[in-house]
Amino acid sequence: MRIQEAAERSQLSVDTIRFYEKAGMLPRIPRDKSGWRSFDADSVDWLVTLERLRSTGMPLKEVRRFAALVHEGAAASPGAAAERLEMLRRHSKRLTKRRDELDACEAYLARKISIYSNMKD
Amino acid sequence: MRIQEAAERSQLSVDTIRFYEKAGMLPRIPRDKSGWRSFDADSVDWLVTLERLRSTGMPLKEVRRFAALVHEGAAASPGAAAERLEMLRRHSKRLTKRRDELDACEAYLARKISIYSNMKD
DNA sequence: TATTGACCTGGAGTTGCTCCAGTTTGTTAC
DNA sequence: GTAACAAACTGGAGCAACTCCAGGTCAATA
Repeated sequence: MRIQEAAERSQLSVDTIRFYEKAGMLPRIPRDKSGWRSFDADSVDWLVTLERLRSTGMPLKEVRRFAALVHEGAAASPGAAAERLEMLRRHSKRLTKRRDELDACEAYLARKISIYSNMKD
Repeated sequence: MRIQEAAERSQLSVDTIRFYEKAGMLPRIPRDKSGWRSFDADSVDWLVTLERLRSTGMPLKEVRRFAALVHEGAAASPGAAAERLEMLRRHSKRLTKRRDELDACEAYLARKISIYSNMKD
């Protein structure tokens, strides 16, 4: 499939996908005879993964490292699997922090919304 | 109190606080005789609010508008209270979206972590 | 009074996109 | 077959939201 469809399926923008490719976060994306990127199911799955990691705050640098570990083969370097696991665990902690921020803000909003709602007199 | 203490209490950085002031997101912060910013309990409360809104993704532009509504007096413009309420509701929806992203990522991480954990053979 | 540290300002640098101009290629309509 | 329009390409500028730095003032301590 072409870039637009990949964008729709991954919830990323076309520009973002091209940017990620330039930034070395994608596996090699082949081109068709006229030079257009051609995405298969696997590369779209990877885009979905990227969207998840990024939208929850994993820094690009880290995503890039993770991509390298995933795509340049686990076999390539010993300890790659361990590092990948550690990165996932680290990100998991970030999620916890984000959830706390969400909870704090939600409590704040609920309080304020109820105050302001009762203020419309 | 001085800027560093305000930073510690609000979880913002000193630089970010100065940036927010320049960006018109703070109420007027008075200076002491030697030109240093002097924060009171109220301004720290506001910094805490800013930290909550920003860390959960309210855009600066919107925060600035919210700050204006809160600090330039509700009495100033009629409908200010209504607008404030609407902004809080809009942000509340953003929180829902963010929570969904968090959930999706958490599921992904849990799956991968369990796979990779069982892979250390 | 000399040093150390917190503060100041203005401005440059960074991250992570997003948009734009100019060009080529695919598709549909005549 | 060609005109017109959409979708793709590249390189680079622009933008949001910080973050860092240089160069200088002020103050607490020894």
